[in-house]
Amino acid sequence: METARDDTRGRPAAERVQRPQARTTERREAVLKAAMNVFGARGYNKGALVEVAEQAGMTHAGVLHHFGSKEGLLVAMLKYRDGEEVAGVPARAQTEGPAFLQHLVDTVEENTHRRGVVQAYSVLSGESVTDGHPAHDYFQGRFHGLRAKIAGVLAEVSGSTDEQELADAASALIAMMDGLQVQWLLEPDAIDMPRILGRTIDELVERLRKG
Amino acid sequence: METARDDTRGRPAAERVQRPQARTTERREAVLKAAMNVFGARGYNKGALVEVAEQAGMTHAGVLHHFGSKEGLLVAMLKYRDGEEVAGVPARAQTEGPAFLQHLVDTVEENTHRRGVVQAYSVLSGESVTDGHPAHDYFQGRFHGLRAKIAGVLAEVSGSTDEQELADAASALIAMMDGLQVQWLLEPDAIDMPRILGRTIDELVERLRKG
DNA sequence: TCCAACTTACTTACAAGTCAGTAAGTGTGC
DNA sequence: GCACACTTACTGACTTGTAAGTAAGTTGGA
Repeated sequence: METARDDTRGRPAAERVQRPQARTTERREAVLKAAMNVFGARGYNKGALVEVAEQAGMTHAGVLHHFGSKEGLLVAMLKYRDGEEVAGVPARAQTEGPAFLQHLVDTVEENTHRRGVVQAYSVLSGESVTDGHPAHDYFQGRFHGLRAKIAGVLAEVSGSTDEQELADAASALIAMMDGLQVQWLLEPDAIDMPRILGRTIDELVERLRKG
Repeated sequence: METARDDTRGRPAAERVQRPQARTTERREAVLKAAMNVFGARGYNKGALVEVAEQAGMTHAGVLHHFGSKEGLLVAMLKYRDGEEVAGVPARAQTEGPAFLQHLVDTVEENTHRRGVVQAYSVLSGESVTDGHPAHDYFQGRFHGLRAKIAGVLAEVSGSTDEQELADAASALIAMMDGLQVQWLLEPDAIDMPRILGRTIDELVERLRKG
């Protein structure tokens, strides 16, 4: 028992919280939400820990106590965001078939009321292609997984077995959703994201059925 | 004649170069190319003037002499990039009808051999949605213009007169191109940009013809 | 044609600020 | 009583931007 506790010696609290106190989880959540705001509004590079800390009601050293480093905070935030989505609506990975495609449109519709979330996603995915960016692996994995998932659903819905065409269609669909977000952020009135996405999905499925 | 020269008094060299010396243009170009590299690799916020200057063979103060501020450099770089494109291939604004759609596919094909350019575009367009980003206006204008241009060409090619559908199709096409670039940068072997774009355009035109 | 007056294109040095991260200490809940 | 959840205080690395100086280039006029 003593030995089990021993291996926390010298470790930063961020690495693994062994015996968190009662309100620790909600304090960490406050920080993660603040990070969404700040990194969303300013990007990861320009977003300062001091501002994150301020919004969470502590000092920047307090934030580092929880997450070890700025990079650690970003990674935790990205994971938290995924978990939150899953909690909010039926988990993505569990939705199947046509329902999943509808789920995509619903999510996009919801996003038009959550500008901050969209902005954070757009800024960070753009930044993630820079050299050694801490979110690089996250977005690489995300795209990879999402592509496989969508290709699978499209196969199921359309009956197509053309692997390459399915993969291309999945990539194109994801690309369109992401690209529309940037245009929408810059000129909200000019872009109706759910309408465009919905129509594109319909056409896509119809085309795959025929081919 | 004296009065015409007089109004340069006290102005920073960056604001307007009145009587540039022989090699000034090529020195400025060297800086702009360096800026493409640095801002492309690290983003605008993390990209430092010192590194840009180093690559152009001068000090960071020399860069500021030419462009006044870091922001000024970015804006100049974006304009320079547009001009370069126009010089390289038949100017976008002058290409008409179906040729323009082929031109889009050609450009995307070329881009697969110019990773740096694509990376700079992706990073900066992502960053541009943050609060008060100096490239905000540039990208807003770019999307606005490109949307109008593509919608016009699609109308011409397909014979459709449904303004909303044409605008939506244009937005979707641009979104797809931009989104594919990010995915391609993260996983080049998984994404064949020209193939996906070419196929999408074909389907799009066919659909607009019918509708 | 040559020269003085001026501008351009930089450099070096510095100012002023911001930032992430660390070390050491404090109080509080378990 | 001790680990946890912080704070305060500080460091050092980087930032952009400015000021002042210098060498080279340009131009108008004698």
